[in-house]
Amino acid sequence: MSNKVTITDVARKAGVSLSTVSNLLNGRSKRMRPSTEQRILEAIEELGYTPNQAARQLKTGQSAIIGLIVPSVANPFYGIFARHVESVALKLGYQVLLGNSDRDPAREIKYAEELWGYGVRGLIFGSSLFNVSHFDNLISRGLHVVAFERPTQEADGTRVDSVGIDNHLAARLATKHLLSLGHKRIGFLSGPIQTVSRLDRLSGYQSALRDAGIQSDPDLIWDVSPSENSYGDADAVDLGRQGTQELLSRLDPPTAIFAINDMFAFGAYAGAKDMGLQIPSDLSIVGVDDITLTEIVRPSLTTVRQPIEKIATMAVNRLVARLEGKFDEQQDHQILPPQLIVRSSTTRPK
Amino acid sequence: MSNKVTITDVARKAGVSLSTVSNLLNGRSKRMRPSTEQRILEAIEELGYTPNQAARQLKTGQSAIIGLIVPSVANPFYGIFARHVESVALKLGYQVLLGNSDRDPAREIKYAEELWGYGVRGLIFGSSLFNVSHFDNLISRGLHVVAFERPTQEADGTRVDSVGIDNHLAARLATKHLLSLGHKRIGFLSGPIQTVSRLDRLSGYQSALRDAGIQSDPDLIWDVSPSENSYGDADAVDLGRQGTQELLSRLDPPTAIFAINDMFAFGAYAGAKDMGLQIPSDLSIVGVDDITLTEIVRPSLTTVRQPIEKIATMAVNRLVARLEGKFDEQQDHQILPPQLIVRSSTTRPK
DNA sequence: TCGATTTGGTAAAACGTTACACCAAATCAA
DNA sequence: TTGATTTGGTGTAACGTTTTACCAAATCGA
Repeated sequence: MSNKVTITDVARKAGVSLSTVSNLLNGRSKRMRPSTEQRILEAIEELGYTPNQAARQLKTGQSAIIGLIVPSVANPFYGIFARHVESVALKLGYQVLLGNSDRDPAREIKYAEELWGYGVRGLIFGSSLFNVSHFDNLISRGLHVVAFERPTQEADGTRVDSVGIDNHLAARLATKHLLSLGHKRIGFLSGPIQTVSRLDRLSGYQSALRDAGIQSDPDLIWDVSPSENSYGDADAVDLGRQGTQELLSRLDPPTAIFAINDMFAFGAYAGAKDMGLQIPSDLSIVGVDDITLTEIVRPSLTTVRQPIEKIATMAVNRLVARLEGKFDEQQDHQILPPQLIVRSSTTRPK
Repeated sequence: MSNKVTITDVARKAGVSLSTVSNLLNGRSKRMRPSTEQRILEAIEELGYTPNQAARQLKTGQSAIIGLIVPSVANPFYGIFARHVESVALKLGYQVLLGNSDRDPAREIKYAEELWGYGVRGLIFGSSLFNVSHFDNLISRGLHVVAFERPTQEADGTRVDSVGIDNHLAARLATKHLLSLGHKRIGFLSGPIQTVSRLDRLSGYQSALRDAGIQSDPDLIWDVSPSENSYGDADAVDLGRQGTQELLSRLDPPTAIFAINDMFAFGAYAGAKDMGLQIPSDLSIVGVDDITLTEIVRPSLTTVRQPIEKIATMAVNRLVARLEGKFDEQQDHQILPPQLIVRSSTTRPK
């Protein structure tokens, strides 16, 4: 078995030109005798020929790879998301090149440019920073972008699609659930807040409080500055723990906490235990995402579900439709409803 | 800004031939005037040139991509591992193409062949199936493989390197810890057992029992057949829960459980609670991996730590050394010691 | 029968880069 | 001064594929 089997080898074996082999491989076999087609297919199988993607890419200018940039697959939410993206993409004939950015714009653009060099012309992107102008150059060259963690912003121009949940509503659902249980002192626990999705969640939290005639109290809001370009995606549990300890050490501590995502909520579990409190009897906790383990931890976590698989599926389908020229409409913006999942981490305050 | 900037554009702008630009880019600039080098670097920056990787790959026969095949990044162990692999690989100038295989050999070989088509010549591989002969064809063509979840097997031939922990010892540590607490009825909880690492762990469990003069009881061992080529990597928590319920429903149930990994252990937590038992007072539980959350769940999980970051680093370094011809020795096999981490999920039996 | 159309192919240029062979001019050493 | 060596480049073939233009033979229709 030779190291290299090229289209020329196949052609020679089948007794046709290499153009004929290429025609068969690329859907131009209408003008081909069945016997010719058969000979070629047999030669392909016998020789174990697979096309050299680099040669394809060089000629066509693009490759069957899409890029996926997430903050960190070490966070289960993104690991699960990446898994679904890959699954859908493979069914559509695309490989996925994954990048972990920790929401650092410099890393994001470096990835995007490297991916461009590999012929990647479509990118699924989830960091929810405000400004994606670092992608403008690549977008103007033809890069297609689908953002999944934040709705498209005005500043994005007309060339970024998005799929995601209504983060404002997610936070409203969580906060209203706590209010309906009778909580008046509701903490908001977050990592660095300067991302679109997190600010939308803060806004939803505050709007639900306002609706209930409660003034938002800064002492009930915990977030930290980004440290070394880290938004807390890789150390969410530790941050959640620390933030909960600090909230509970304040003068008029919360009786409930809305955590920015499930990993922060798990950290809140630990923080509360560290402070000698029981969940939910002393402190109710709500998260966002509904990742694996929310049902298993004790008490099981009340959370707001993101339909991860559906978001991934929609993002991939949108991107591939753009790449294959099957979707030429203006910027597309799909918002899915979040869903409150009440489990055992919330109860009435004492 | 034009869509395409090629080496020819850079050469024209710098007033040199394209060979000169290539020489600079590829470390052959000894014979170059500093002023020529400067002109070229300025042209590269002004034009925003990045090399077309497909063209490079076509000419060189390889690309700066390594493949990583794991069962599923939806499982945090592999998500964390993938994250570390990427981090190290990027520092060495390589991108990572990730594939999720669910340990299905057909999927594994399909991935490997597709990766080959993208110029991937090195693969980090973690599924711990016995037989990797499906890679033989690619290996004989020059593919380098580093396995990270199982030691190299006889049948692998001489061309598969490996990095990982001593799984036999990991299980011995866990089981001896439980024995030292006084447990005599120790369950073994696993998904489908026909992988090298899982059988090694079973063997370690059984050997520790033998050392303590205890006969291994089949009624204390729970595993299931692979279903639809699934080894339980994506649904470990559910399987762990189910398996624990079944073990606890038997005639002479265990007072302690050694779970094949932490996700199964978390499932065991749920299963025990389902059966009305308290952990650890009614049932002690030990896992393997020490993933994120083992310290946070309550009770915090006693587990056997895999040094994930170190394994990832060693695997990448070995693979890159092979790819760059800096390591020509025979098959390399690095075993790292596991470490027992005692937390709160284990105590003496009632 | 003859011109138009269809069938079933083929040849060749191009994609962007690498690396080898080569060259002219300058420098060095005898 | 002459031959050898070094410097600082350059030209070009090749990588494997795609796609376009083209062609000869067969078929069709008047």
